[in-house]
Amino acid sequence: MRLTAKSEYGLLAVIDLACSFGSGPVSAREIAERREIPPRFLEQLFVALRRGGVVSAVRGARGGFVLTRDPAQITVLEVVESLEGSLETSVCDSERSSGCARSGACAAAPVWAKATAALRDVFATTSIAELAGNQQIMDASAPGKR
Amino acid sequence: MRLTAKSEYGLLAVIDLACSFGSGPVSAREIAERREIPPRFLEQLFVALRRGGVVSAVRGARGGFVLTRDPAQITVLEVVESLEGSLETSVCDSERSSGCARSGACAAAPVWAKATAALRDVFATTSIAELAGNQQIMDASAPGKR
DNA sequence: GCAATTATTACCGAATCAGTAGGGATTACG
DNA sequence: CGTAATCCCTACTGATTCGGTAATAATTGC
Repeated sequence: MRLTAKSEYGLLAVIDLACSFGSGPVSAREIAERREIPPRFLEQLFVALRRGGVVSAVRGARGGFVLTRDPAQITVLEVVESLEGSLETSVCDSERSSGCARSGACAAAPVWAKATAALRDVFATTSIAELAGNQQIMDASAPGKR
Repeated sequence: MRLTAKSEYGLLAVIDLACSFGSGPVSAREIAERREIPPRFLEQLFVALRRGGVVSAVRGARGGFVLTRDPAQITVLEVVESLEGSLETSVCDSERSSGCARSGACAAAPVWAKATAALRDVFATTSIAELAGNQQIMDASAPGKR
């Protein structure tokens, strides 16, 4: 299991898009400035998010990114898995050495499975809309740039 | 958040100790052979487990390691945190850049906090005794070396 | 004393992380 | 039509971590 800066930055970017949902595309550069994310790094994250079906891109001048669905229909799980890969295959790497090399006969397996399930549950039941709500409250009471 | 081979190997080793709980110390070499863990690597893990208060060492010939308490009183959380460090400080690394550099004002923070709490809960409510039960069933129905 | 065992420290190759860089393709706008 | 803005793709890089090895010292049972 790994949660890296990709998830952190990527989720913030998706939240930002949710705040502008319905107002046309937002450029990666704009989000990078507003959320203080390294711009070239963010570009890469958007590529992954597009491939994961979370955002779609509008190319050319005045282009940018748009969420593919209503923020309430997008879960944190989709964002995290687009950026980091599947959670299942990454706890205790049950994939890599073809099932811990103890495949099936690993006494610890049940607890790793429960851990993955718990994480998936948290991420799957949290929508982007929910987090965007937090963001708008914070943006309102901040030295706002928006 | 990170779960690496340390946790996998370390948990298996602690489970092995639980299976022999009450019969004196078990050497790292013996466990390494039985559970197919690289022996020198396992030695390092035992150092961390000792510092975490999970095992105590008996030095010298016929020495080895013993659980500090009854397996039912030791949780997976203790083992994992001894080996990987605190779970809290490792989801989205809320420690490193002094709180995401957005400290307090991070719209994504609640979901990371929930994720950590969910993981902690799974690990804190699973005892070593529970997993040792699995192990003994598997050892019984295997081409046993024990 | 000797053999078995843990303790400590250092080291190493490979992979991953967190970005950076350079160029190309596409499109709005004047 | 030209140009600037924007996304797209590939490659590169320095730092860190991972997974593990090695050498050596300290401790203890026999």
